[in-house]
Amino acid sequence: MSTLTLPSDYPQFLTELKGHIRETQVRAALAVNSELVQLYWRIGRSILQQEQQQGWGAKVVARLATDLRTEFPAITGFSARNLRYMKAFAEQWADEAILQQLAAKLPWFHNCILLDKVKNPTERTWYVQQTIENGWSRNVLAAQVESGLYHRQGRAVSNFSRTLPAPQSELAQQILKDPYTFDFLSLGAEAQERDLERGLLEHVRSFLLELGKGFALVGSQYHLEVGGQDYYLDLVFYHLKLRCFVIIDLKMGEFKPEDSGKMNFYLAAADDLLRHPTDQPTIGLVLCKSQNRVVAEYALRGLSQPIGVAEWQLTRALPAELRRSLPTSEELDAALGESEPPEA
DNA sequence: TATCCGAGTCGCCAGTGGAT
DNA sequence: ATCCACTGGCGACTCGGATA
Repeated sequence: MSTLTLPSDYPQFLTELKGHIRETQVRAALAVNSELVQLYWRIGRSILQQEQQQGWGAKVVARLATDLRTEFPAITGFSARNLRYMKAFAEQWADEAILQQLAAKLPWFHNCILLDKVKNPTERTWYVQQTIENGWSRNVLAAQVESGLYHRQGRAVSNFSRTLPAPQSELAQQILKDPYTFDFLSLGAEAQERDLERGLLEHVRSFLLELGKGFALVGSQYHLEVGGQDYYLDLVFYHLKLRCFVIIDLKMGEFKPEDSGKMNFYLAAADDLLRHPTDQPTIGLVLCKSQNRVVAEYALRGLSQPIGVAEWQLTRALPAELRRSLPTSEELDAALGESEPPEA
């Protein structure tokens, strides 16, 4: 590397930039943490309601833990013990607005400590404020509670000026490293595009089945053989009302013109190999998962002209009887958006 | 590379309270 | 009085990062 004379203000510039990056990291981690804590709160509240209305007890909760862990093996935190924490958490933070403002800003285990050790709501609120304000780690928080800091110097409610932990604080560091948040996103070490794709497909599958608009699953990674070549369709449904097959192809990335060509080919193959003479022409749906959003476009081979790129704007021109029976692009977009990690 | 240390999870157990 | 279900809290265990 050749020597380079840096501008005199470069060090300051770099320092500022690093500060921005760290602060954004904390914001992102906090957003995920907040979602996670709120999810736990909602689970806890649901359990509470079931207990009150249906007389659920610990046995059902234990079973729930087993079932959740079977369904989400990659996410820790669904032990019966943790579900009990969630219930207690929902009980102690009855007000959702206050929860979002305070408790959702602390890592889950900080909240567990407060659940165990601080029974008085005012006192607990004070400790949450102090933790955010001073960036206490879990141990510091536990030590402060045990030493009775609230009784020694508390009571005067803090003005609570800081809403975000300082990036360099221990609290911020813990939120950044919190394995819960990574588990929650299922973005651990093995997180690869294929896993994301599989997860998204699973999401689409259950969304369409739950939609109750007449989708029946024929298969996922459905095998078709055309001219001695093997092809695998991401998802194949049969639509009971429309009496036709619906093929779904998921793309990670922006929509590309060749995707339409490929779908056109799939539609032709499905019409030849799957379609019964009384069935309507097969419908294709391409879901493109770009960086920020999901783009869903329908393809109809039954239209007079072959599919070109222009036809990928078909959603708006979809015949009325089809529109009633198929989820709109917006619905799909919204449903798939739910599986997104929260915005940083 | 081995060891230590701290964070986080969860199992276990004692205490409590309600039902019989 | 006894049993059973439930809760709260402690601490053992695991894992990952830091340090020598």
